[in-house]
Amino acid sequence: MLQYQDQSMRPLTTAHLAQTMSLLVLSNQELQEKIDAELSENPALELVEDHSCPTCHRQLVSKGPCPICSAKHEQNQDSIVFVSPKESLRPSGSFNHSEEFLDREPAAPENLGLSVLKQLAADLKTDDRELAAYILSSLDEDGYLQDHPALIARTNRVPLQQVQRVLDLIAQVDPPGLATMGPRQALLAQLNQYDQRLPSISLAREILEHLFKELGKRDFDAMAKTLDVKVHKVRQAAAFIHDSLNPYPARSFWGSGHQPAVPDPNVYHTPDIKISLNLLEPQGALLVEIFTSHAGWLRVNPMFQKALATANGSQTEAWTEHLERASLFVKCIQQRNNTMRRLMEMLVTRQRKFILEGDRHLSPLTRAKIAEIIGVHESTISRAVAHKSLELPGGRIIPLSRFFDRSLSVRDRIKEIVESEIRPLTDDEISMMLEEEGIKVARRTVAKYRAIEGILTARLRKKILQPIAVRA
DNA sequence: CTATGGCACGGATT
DNA sequence: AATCCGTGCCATAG
Repeated sequence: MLQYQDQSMRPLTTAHLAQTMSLLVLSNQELQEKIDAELSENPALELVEDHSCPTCHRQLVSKGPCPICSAKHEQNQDSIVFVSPKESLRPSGSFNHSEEFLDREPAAPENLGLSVLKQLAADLKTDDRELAAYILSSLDEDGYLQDHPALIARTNRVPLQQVQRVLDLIAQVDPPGLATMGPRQALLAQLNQYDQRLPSISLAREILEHLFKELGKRDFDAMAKTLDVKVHKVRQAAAFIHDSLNPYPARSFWGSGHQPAVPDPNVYHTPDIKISLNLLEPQGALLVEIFTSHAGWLRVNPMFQKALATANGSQTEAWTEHLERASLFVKCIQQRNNTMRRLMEMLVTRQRKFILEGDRHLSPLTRAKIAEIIGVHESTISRAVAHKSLELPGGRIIPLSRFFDRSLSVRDRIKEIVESEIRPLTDDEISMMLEEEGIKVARRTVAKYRAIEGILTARLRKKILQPIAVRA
């Protein structure tokens, strides 16, 4: 589905236009499903095998030297856009080529289990201790429980109830959320350590329980809608989950960095797009991969076309329709890819600082502006931006719409001010500080930003300085 | 009395 | 046309 050489892709018919639009809003995951559906019901459509670079396995949009495998792919000054093959949608372990550029988190040292046991010693009877030791030793690298509790109960010949009790205990102790069934449960267990009566906590719980997928997609608007809550409340809860809880209990305990270098795509959703830095040449072009799930390109099956000539009466009609449908579909996909590509090139060149240096450097840029430059209708850009997630070089996954968050840089600055403050500053003071830096924001607005970032008010900040203590 | 959050209005963006 | 965003005003918690 990747031929970009073809420049004659103007939306000629309204059908074409309509379908292109409907494809554009889809996330890559959804697009893949759509393609699969189309492939299976339309024999005129064909998926041609991979034409990607034999070295780096990336299907290329353009030609020129590839910075990674130095094959010939085209590169514009600031961006190179690739479309990755199948592997890219699988969990991180199968990022074959790019993997060597990522620093993996070191595996958790073995003594994690010991440390936990020590903490539990007081609360455990001797036979519980044995069970705890067994459980701890069977955890995987991330601190998750591999086996079902019932299975553990059986192998140790103890009642399920006892297993459950020990598990609950373990989950409370220092790396909180340890020995749970997965990221979601780990987060929930950690949530238990906070004051359940706070509305923001119960909101966070609700999100984790019912809207985990949506959280991964960072689709705050949808979440707010289904929960019937204000969006900023949801953001606040999400920010809280992100900052104060850790989906990888084992890593939080030993991890030097806060952000895992290799985010688990099952937790925070596989991104649709990934931007990475060529480490060999940090000043050079940014690498943009627009993931697809098919290693190859889509086209109208030429055999089918030939066969049409030999078709008999009743077949001809149906087959012709298939052909037209297939060719339309291919055109639409091309159109979609083309738009996405141009959009990303735009973003990468205009927002390079933001991508590399963080939220504060996001410069104001509206969808309308991009639409104007690229020469498409602004609703096209809106659709292109919607429902897409993007992985930054640092490993952070953000919604593509973040690029158009007008207040992001100011919020980031506020966050920094609060972090480095000596004494809790009031919103008014923060507002004035910002004004000295040339950022004009009303006091009321500072308050709103604080809320979005999940920062407590000045008064509360004074009291709660250290993280919530773990109960013994 | 001061700092903050809620509501609502108008202008910009999508 | 619908939605988002910054802001002012006002009630109220601290």
